Amino acid sequence: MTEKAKTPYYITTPIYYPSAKLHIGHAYCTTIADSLARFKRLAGYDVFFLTGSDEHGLKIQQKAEAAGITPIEYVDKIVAEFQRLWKLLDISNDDFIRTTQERHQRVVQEVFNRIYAKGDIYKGEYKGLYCTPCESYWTEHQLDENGCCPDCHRPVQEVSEEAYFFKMSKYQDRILDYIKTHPDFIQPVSRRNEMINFIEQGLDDLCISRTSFNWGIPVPIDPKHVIYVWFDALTNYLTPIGFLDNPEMFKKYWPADLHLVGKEIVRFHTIIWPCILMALDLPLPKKVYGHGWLIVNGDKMSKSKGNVVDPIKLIDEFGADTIRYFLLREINLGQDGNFSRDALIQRINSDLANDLGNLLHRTLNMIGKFQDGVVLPYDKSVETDIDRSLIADAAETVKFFHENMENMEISLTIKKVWAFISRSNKYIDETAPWALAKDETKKQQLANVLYNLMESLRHISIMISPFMPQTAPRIWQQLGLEGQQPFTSVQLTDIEGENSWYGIPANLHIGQPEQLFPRIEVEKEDKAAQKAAQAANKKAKQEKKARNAAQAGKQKAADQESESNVISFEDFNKIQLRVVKVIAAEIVPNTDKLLKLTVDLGDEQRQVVSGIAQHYKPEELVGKSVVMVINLKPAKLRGIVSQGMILAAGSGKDLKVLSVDMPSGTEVH
RNA sequence: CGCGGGGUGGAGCAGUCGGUAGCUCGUCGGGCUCAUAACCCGAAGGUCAUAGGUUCAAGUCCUAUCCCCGCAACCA
Repeated sequence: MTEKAKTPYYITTPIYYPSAKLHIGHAYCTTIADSLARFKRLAGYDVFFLTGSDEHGLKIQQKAEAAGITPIEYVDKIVAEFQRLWKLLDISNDDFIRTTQERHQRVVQEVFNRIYAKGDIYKGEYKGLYCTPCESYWTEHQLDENGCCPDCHRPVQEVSEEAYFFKMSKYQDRILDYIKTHPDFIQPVSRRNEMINFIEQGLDDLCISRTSFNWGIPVPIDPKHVIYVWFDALTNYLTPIGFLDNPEMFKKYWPADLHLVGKEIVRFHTIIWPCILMALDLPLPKKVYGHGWLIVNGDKMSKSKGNVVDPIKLIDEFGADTIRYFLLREINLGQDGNFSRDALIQRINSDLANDLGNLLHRTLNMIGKFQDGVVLPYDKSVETDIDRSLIADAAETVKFFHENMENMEISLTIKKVWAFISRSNKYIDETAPWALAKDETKKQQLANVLYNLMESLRHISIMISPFMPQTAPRIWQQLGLEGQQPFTSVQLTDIEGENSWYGIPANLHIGQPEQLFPRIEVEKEDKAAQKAAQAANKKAKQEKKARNAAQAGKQKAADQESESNVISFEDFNKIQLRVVKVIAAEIVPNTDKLLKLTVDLGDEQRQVVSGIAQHYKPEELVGKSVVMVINLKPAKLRGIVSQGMILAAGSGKDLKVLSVDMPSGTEVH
């Protein structure tokens, strides 16, 4: 066979930051990239798939110091965990880049030198707000409500240090023009619009060096500076494909076909990174795709909320392929998606156990029972319309699979493949093999039906292989095909084209059947909990709807409605009311209704944001004793935390706060 | 008026160029017995957040409003 030069395909994930263990969101991103890489290989591309770790920066240095070890010891440990996770998840990356590797440091310094030589890097002054105890710079937005350090809540100072700057502003027009003339460059389109909007507000030059810490790659011409982490991190995409040492390889894979990134770092990849590349006179990546986030039970994942999902635990419990399947099928690539254990179990039971696993199992079982485990020869002369309709559906599914995977429509593709699985289950019902088996004259028809089911499963195993790389060969083996053709040599062309259907040889002996996915039995209590959760959800939604309706209809009906809303004494008792004294008040900038109040509860002080600025001047309130709900869930209003609610009477034009002449801290009931 | 995303049967979501509102799960009824209490068929259930507008026709386009969730230059 003459090996035709394959089309190269270079795909990357972000390199992850090893300040903590990876969570399910990282696994999501990498799984998507892996599925696309596997699909491309199946479709005959020469694929290079890269992931890695971004190991420099102040945060790492601090964490290592806190742990009493060196930064490299610290990241070595965590990065080993990254690699273990990718192995468990069957990630087929061709290389793993670590920014602490010597090969990468050389690239970063070379990039710096080239851009410096070109005159696009200059020395300047970096001005920022600095917290000395924390040794950290903060932006104005990051500061806490009092304008202090968000970590230690001590005052920050405005300081300036000497730093190197990259002339990003110089490339502003070019990058804007590029984005506008290349509609496919940034996807989905909503992100594209966001970026255009951002650039049109004007790009500042980018500060690309720091002297406040040393865990980083030194600036080659000025070693007391280290290179800013993003400048360091982005160039990772150049390192493993031979930017410095293998021009042939570099020519083959650059520009990258796809940078898959999270939506929060689209900006770095579509503005900063292209500007760096333009300064290097390199072509820009063909596509940057910003995927959405995983939301856990409706909440954003965060350490402080304690709802971070550990993928390793999930894999131990459910298996890598089921997790992969869930992530790829349940969540729409472009937008945020919900992850929940209940939904995961539901998917496993219905799609994997009931539909796919059971289809394989019942097919093999019938071949064992009716034909002693042998696939008998196919006879086209007795082929029925039902058979032909199944075969046509298979061809259509394969076509859809190919086209839509090229378009990154992973979820849509999986749905289509599962529709074919469902169609195959229906085929069994339509043909009723158990009835054919009872009739001696229908033997050939039975053989044909079972043959077609084998073919369905052969097609299915190939199509699910990018998503479930462990399950696909297991199916292959159970079908008895491994001896015929090793699964590792399977190509998409095996199920495409004219004669793709009758590919299974006659008299094939099937393999040993075993359950692919055992059903996960949900405990009764769990079911009850699930129902309760659903009910609670429903209630919340109804309340929301009611609220919406009331607001839409303004006050007209609201007054009458409220009389029928009786609450219990217990409900009332939940609300803790106290007399508090206002000790400070100020208008919240850029709002017309909000006042920020500091109040004294007797034993503590609180900050409250209240929407009464149209009725009271700040100075009118200071010194007043008012009634406040003290156990209301804190909320942020215009970025300011409000820890309570001041009671007031009236609405619209006429409003007065409840004022009482009692000492601070007095209970109200 | 800082930026963005979202609001669609009980739950989770899809809905492309405006053209009979779909999918999965759940619920109810039926069928089947090869199979992992599985599989197949059917039914009920929707004012598409609200109000206006454009149009022969609006979930989809326009305007306004309400609500939820993020981001704001070292969180995928």
